[in-house]
Amino acid sequence: MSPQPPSTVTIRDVALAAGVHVSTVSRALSPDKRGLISEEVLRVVEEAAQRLGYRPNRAASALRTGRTHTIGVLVPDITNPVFPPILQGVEASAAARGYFVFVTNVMDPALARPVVERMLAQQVDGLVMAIAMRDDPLIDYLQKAGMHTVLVNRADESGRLPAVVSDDRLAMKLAVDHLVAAGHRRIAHLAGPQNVPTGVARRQGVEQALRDRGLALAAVAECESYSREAGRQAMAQLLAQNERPEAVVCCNDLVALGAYDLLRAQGLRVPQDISITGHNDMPLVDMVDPPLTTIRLPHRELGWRAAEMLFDEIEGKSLSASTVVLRPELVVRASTRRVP
Amino acid sequence: MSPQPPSTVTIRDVALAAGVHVSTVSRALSPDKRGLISEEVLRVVEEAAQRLGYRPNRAASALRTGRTHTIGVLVPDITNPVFPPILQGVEASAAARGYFVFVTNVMDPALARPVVERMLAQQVDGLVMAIAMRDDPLIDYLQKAGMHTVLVNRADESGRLPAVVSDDRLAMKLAVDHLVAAGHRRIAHLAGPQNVPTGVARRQGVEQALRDRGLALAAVAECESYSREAGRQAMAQLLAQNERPEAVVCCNDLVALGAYDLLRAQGLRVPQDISITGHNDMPLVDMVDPPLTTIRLPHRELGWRAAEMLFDEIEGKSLSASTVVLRPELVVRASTRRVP
DNA sequence: GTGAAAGCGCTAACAG
DNA sequence: CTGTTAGCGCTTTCAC
Repeated sequence: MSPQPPSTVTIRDVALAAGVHVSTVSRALSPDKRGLISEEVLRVVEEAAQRLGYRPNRAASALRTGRTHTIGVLVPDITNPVFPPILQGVEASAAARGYFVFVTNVMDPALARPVVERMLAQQVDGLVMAIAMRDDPLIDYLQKAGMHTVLVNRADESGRLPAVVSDDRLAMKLAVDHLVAAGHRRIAHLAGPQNVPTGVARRQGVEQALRDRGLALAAVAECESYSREAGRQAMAQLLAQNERPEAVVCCNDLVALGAYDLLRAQGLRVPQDISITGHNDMPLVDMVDPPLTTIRLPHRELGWRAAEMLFDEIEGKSLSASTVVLRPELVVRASTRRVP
Repeated sequence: MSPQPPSTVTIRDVALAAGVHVSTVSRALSPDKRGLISEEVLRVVEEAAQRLGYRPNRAASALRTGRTHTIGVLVPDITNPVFPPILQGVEASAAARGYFVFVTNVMDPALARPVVERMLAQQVDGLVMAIAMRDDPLIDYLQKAGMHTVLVNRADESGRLPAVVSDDRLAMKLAVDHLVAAGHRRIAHLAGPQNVPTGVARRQGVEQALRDRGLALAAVAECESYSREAGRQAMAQLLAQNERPEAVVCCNDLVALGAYDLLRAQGLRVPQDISITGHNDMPLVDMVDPPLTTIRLPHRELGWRAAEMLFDEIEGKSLSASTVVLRPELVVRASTRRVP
């Protein structure tokens, strides 16, 4: 018994069919107000709504209440495998709580502002942002606009907005400790873009972990983006510098794979000639040659938690923790060797 | 000079500031109606709107016009690397035309109906569906509901709805011809789920291509989903059947990788003991061991075209071609060998 | 070329 | 517990 698909049946039609006033229908169909309605009427209304295939018009209720039950998500690049699981987490939470999610790709940070403007016009109830830059003016803008926002993956260093992130410093410490324990000493870093919070946090994490072991960073090269091509280029730079490192901690998997590309082109073998670590444990890095030692993140949970925080805030349910830091873990595979 | 972020400035505020009536403001700010307004007034209104940071409330205009400038996209699983580029294409088109895109993961086909119901309630202007099943009743439902819909990736075999797809039969022909040209004769197929249009089309494509060469399908096993694990299981089944095939055409890359997994576990080498082909050319299959011979699809264009068709239909701009078929191409790598 | 007025469908006071 | 009333912000006749 599925309801009629077609037509536009409004609350008035239901009211007429049920022989009650529209406001009664509205109440009867509202989860928190249905307590005010008699059993009797409740039944009649629900039956009528069901029979007519009534679906409350969200645009109308949005206009009246100012709440659209929609949120926006801004990601830098959906094709980067880090984001789909985050999105999935966000969407799972949203679906469970009756929200829809606008997904937008913001490949160029300069385009973020217009996207946000459109989101505001669209009356979204909140935003999940995965594109924060360091000292991003967009964050001030969002706060002034009173838009509920939760950052994900990248936190704002000055803590202006709540965020759900992975512990980048710990991640790098895990990688460094693994390499040091395997006997490596000359350890270099392929750093992420230093205008992005994760880029600096990971670099600092590498440096700190090394210091803790009484070592210094052997060399470093900055990638201009978190991409395979950028990794290739940065690796070339690294190799052009003085002595070749024994191991390279990369800011992420794509960059590590770019390093693979360059090393192969130069006839160098991983891990015999050089050990490599990544970050993210994206799909298939267990199948590349050699399988990549990397850091696994709870991506889906990142998205889920960020969304939950956002909905709680939207619904005034709680003043949630300002920043949630999730724990990454090391996954040892075959791109790192133990020195004899 | 950026407009004020805060507050809720309405069309009335602009009208007041500009000293004109709200309807005049509405007209002045509407791209097609601004011709009706004098130069003079146009300037004044635009200046006022700019100064006050006016952003038309989409919920209000949606209620009035019935158009929300939003569409929904239904994908089976965002973490499947096929979909992000499709989504990106959809979103690029949407952004260019002033629409937002609701993205939903519909992992279980049984959940499609409720999602669609919510989309209808949300008043989306149209749908891009990547989750059509064979003889899907959802398609009838959408038509009866009068929802503008374009299918992508998977077409409806009875052509009830417009679709943008890749030529699955050609794709399989490319793979088969490549294997036959390389000297293979005993060719098997790891088929996709037969309740999904692509699953049957690809299987038929393999069979037809083989027939064209005067060969018969050596063996076939059906995967219960397009996943690595399903590929592993199906490959096990295939091997359990009589004589081992020389080559296996897989319904997609993930399945091919699952086949890799099983083969490796059994001590069989690709391509020395068996050649493997995939479909999709998803990221990183050029880096797995061995690099996968596969079929490349114009995924982004698939999404873009589907969205463009949808918007044209929504805006009554054209009665676009009912089905657009894009051309896949063969990418030869190292998972297929030439028999001596 | 511009103003006046009505109303999209719904919810939230306010009465009763 | 239920009905009445008003109005969210915008677009669109219909007048002038």
